[in-house]
Amino acid sequence: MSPCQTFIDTLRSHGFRITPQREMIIEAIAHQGNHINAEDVFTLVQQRTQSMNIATVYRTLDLLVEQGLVSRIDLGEGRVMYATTQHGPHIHLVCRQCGRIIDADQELLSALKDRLETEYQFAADLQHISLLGLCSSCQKK
Amino acid sequence: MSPCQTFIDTLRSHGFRITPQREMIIEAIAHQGNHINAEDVFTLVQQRTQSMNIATVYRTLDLLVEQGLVSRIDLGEGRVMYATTQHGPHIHLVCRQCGRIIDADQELLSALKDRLETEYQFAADLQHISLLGLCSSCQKK
DNA sequence: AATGTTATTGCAACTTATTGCAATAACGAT
DNA sequence: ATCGTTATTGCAATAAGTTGCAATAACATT
Repeated sequence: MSPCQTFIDTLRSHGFRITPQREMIIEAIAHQGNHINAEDVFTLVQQRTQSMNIATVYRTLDLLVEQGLVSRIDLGEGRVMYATTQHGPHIHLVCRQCGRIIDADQELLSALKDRLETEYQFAADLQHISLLGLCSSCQKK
Repeated sequence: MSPCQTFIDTLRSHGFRITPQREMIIEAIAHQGNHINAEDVFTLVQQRTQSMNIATVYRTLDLLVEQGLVSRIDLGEGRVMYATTQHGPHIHLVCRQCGRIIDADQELLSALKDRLETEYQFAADLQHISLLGLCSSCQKK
């Protein structure tokens, strides 16, 4: 089943209505594959129709996150991205210089997660965290 | 030497001018001891004088961060805090429920930092990172 | 101490995300 | 297929941070 259909079915089964606006936003984020921000979702959808408002984009993304279909990835510095949850958990390495985002393996965090639980009784949500730094090419410059 | 004096000397030696506004902002952040956000710096200083503008607070904080005197701590979700760099590097455990911030030992990250360097050639800036999750008391509820 | 240079401030305009509310339209019931 | 309920949208107002620019004032020079 197409991921779009899954999204639509989930929303409908939870009593939400399916509007053309929501369908188009879902398509944009699902087909994008990678991370995408709200502004780009808006731009993508606007190429297909005038009937789209930036407020609707934000509200729909909020809804999708709430329903667990999409992850909100806060890169810090005001940058927020979205990706389908199927995209899988991982660490985002954000280059402070060039803005490049490298996906690193989530497994790197398992030791940290364990220690946070035992030493601080803190249940860290490490599904999608982001770390600022310098990528290899920017280090050379 | 008082931390305020250090800040002032550093700015002056780099050719920046010392204004009453800057002095008051520096005092506010240095005496606060812990993290503080821009809005609270503004409120604190306004109790002493009318001659303060929120734009000046933001610009001065930017300057202090640029000069390495203050760390900007991006807690995600639009929350940004500031602390003197003397406050020392550490991890911020931010409770998603109650907003409490727990300071965890920076040492927890050393293994992660090493692996990011060797496996991804990424020089992560882990001076002040923040992790979202649930604190012990909110887990019980 | 007075003066000139120019960094800094305050104001207002702007940007980006959020919210209240009336108009619209999705969808279950008839 | 039509109708009524009410979730959703679009618009305009709002909130929070940023920026351009003219007025101000810090500080080096005399």
